[in-house]
Amino acid sequence: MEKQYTMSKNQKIIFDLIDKSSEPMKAYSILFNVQKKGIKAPLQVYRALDKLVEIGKIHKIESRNAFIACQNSSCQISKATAFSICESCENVSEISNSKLSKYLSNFADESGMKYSKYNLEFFGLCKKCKSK
Amino acid sequence: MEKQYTMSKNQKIIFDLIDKSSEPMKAYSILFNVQKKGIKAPLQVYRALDKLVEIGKIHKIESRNAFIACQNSSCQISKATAFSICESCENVSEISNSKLSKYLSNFADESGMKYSKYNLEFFGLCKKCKSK
DNA sequence: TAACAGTATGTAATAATATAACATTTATAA
DNA sequence: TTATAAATGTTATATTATTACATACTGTTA
Ligand SMILES: [Zn+2]
Ligand SMILES: [Zn+2]
Ligand SMILES: [Zn+2]
Ligand SMILES: [Zn+2]
Repeated sequence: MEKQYTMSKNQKIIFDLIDKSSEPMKAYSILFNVQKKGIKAPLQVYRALDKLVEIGKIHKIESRNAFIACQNSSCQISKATAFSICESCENVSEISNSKLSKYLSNFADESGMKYSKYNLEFFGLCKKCKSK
Repeated sequence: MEKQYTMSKNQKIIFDLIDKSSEPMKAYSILFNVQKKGIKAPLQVYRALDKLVEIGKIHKIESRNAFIACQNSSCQISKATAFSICESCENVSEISNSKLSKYLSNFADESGMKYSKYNLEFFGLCKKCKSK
């Protein structure tokens, strides 16, 4: 039985907002949306985001400086993340493909470096945008 | 015979600086370093960086907001990039592994999305930092 | 050559993203 | 209970990136 992390008040507010969003959210847009709930300063947002990323409830889309909720319940600690990003509509979704994650988690080259984490972002056109 | 791109004055100054650097460089550090050469404003730096990224002479390390020169001469247009990043010393190097790039370039899943580009960042400890 | 289009430059102002520093409070556990 | 870690509140500031507008350079073609 694994002990499960309990989100704090601010973490919960911010997670719920991101989780309900259909698109990646940026920090200051989050801030704007939670001001009515008493979260007034950027730092409060960034602290919650940091923690949520750390525990794998959300992921940062590095190329967009934006955050999405983890779609992959097994991704408790986010050490292996992959996303597809539509360059037209900016839709982002988390890729959950066990072959891919196995391949990347086992990847090793001649550098002598042991990789403990990766982040992969694919870019292209989504189905919808392709057919336009 | 392929026509080769000729870098402009500012592009050349900034590329040379990044190319000589042993570590990824951030935009404002670049700005500081080229001020004696007459490049005085952030926008001049960002414009050159944008173009250099576009033509594949440099790459942006998204998780670090920093730029490195392409190590892989074949990477003329940067649509397939992979890096290893040491989380201790922040050393970054470009991975050039044909199996990996083939695997990722051909990756397709059920999403119906055609990927035209990817960026992969591996994290871990480099040889040197591991043995400390 | 002259006119044009495309690319690059210069400059100022400002927007967007993220962190430092410090004081206080709340939760967890020995 | 007392100590420790984690979270919060607040102000100020640092860092990263873009908008807007004016000008200049480069190569092409009428
Ligand atoms: Zn996930
Ligand atoms: Zn799309
Ligand atoms: Zn490259
Ligand atoms: Zn290292």
